[in-house]
Amino acid sequence: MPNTAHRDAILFVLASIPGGRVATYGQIARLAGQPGGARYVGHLLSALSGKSVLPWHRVINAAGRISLPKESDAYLRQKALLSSEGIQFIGEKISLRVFQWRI
DNA sequence: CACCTGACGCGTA
DNA sequence: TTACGCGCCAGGT
Repeated sequence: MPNTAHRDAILFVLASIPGGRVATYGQIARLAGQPGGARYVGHLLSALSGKSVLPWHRVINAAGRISLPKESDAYLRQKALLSSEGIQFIGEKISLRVFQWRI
């Protein structure tokens, strides 16, 4: 059962992702001290859905892709936001250079 | 309690 | 490279 501390830890890590960089759901969960909680991160993000100042768009899956339906508006918004931060796409995938950052 | 559903991850084929 | 299976976690029926 995640309490507010678990949630806050994840949101803190999310807020610490620098512009121009991205992190995966799994990385965020691990950095928040919750290995294996990748799905929980996604769950929180879907709840935030826009109305937050947090950089939700800097979160992608381990395959280097946006975890939203390719034809959805949300997908296009996220891709546009990432592009505006200088993140390069190779087709649907994001170049590996922007993965893995240090706290 | 039993199932089902997700913005997930990883090993295998 | 794509496709599955299985494990993972939280919430909703």
